[in-house]
Amino acid sequence: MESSSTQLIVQALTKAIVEHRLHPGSKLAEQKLADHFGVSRTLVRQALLQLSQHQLVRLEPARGAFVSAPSAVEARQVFAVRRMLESEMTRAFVRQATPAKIRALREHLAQEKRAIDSEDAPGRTELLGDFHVRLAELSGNDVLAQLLSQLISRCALITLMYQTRSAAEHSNDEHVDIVRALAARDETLAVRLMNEHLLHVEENLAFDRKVPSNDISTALS
Amino acid sequence: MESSSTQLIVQALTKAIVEHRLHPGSKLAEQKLADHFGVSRTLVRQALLQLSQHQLVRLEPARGAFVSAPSAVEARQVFAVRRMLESEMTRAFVRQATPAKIRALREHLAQEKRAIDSEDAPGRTELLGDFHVRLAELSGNDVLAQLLSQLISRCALITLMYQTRSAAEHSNDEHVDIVRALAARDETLAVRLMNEHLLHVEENLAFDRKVPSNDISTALS
DNA sequence: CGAAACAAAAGTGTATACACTTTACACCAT
DNA sequence: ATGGTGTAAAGTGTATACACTTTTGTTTCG
Repeated sequence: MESSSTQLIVQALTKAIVEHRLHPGSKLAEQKLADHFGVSRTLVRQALLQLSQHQLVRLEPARGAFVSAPSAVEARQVFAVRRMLESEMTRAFVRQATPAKIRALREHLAQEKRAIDSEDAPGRTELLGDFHVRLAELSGNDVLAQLLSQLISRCALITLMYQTRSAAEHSNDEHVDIVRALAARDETLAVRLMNEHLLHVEENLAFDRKVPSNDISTALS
Repeated sequence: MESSSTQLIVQALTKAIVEHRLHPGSKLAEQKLADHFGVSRTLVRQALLQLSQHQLVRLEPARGAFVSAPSAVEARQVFAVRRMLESEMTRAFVRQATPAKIRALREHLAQEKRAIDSEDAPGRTELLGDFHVRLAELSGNDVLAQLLSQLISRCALITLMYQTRSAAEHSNDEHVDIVRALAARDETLAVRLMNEHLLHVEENLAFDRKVPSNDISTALS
């Protein structure tokens, strides 16, 4: 059971949603998606069902699928959970940090910097989120990494709209500071910096923004 | 989109898996399930897809669905994540505890006790897990509650096999202690007790147990 | 004009059909 | 007996069909 066709659709839609090519509230009509991907509605439905479990899509009975528009309350709750997980994750990382792991993180920071310098907005948002996923992976807990990966997708859906270039640079700076603390194996400092970082990101949210609906075909072209 | 037929199947299978009426490794043939629930394979597939996302079921391409048999490593990782979330959750709860919330928890403890006294093994396992979900709900973070609910299902799949009556009583005792600390608004103590409680549960795992496969129709009867 | 009522179009929900893969088993050769 | 081979049965993966619901647009009446 389970092909990778479905998975490809999930990934394509996730990317489109997280990068805001598909705006919150947009209708995701099954047949249109099926035509676009060249498959039957069956596979599209499977993908939408999965996305709804990731909270990127909302399913309304007999009405269809829509890109989620997380409420302010929900957004804050997601960030609260991230802080719980990531502060402990940071602690765990410090305790089993190795030079190789630190090097991997530094490599990632360089990537972030390149994306920011080249004005690559979608790429930079993805990489800024990936920093946290990478940290989770390197902390050696796959379950944590997978969970965090989903939470971060939700956050991207929440935040991308508001992340200006300067905010991105700020995030990158904070990532640099965190890695420095990790390299110094300063547990207390690293944990504190991570918490503050997440609070800063959360502070940048402006929940009263309007979100225009968008057409599927243009968004996925 | 999305009916509740599918949801009913998900719940029925979740219950059967978590209560070990369907043993880890058992094959879940689509047509057999479809016949049993009186629906088409379509709905069964949707349910299995969902269960696979909850990690209660493993899907092997072109081979079918099987009840998950989490590895020892995975089990420990799940518990590690639970400790991360639940220690912070406990802290959050204390900070906004009210008499009504404490009363709700005490009520739950009484239910646990009844289930244990009446030798109701499935019920008691469910309630022992629900204690943690209830706490999450009362802490006011729905995102956390939902996440924890899934993690706890995974834990149930992992642990139920080994939870003797005495272990259950032990868990119940620890729950009582935790609630006492919560009622006293002793944050430090409550967090410590919660952490120790989760460690105790994890310690009771015996990963070398054999798990016989089981038939679907007998398990769901 | 504006609102209610109806009809057509579009879209979702479930079942079924069919191609393709895996599994089971009998048959043959060694 | 044993091991390999081929064929039939069973099972999964995807597409399609069809009933039912929602949406949309039009007509009619106030």
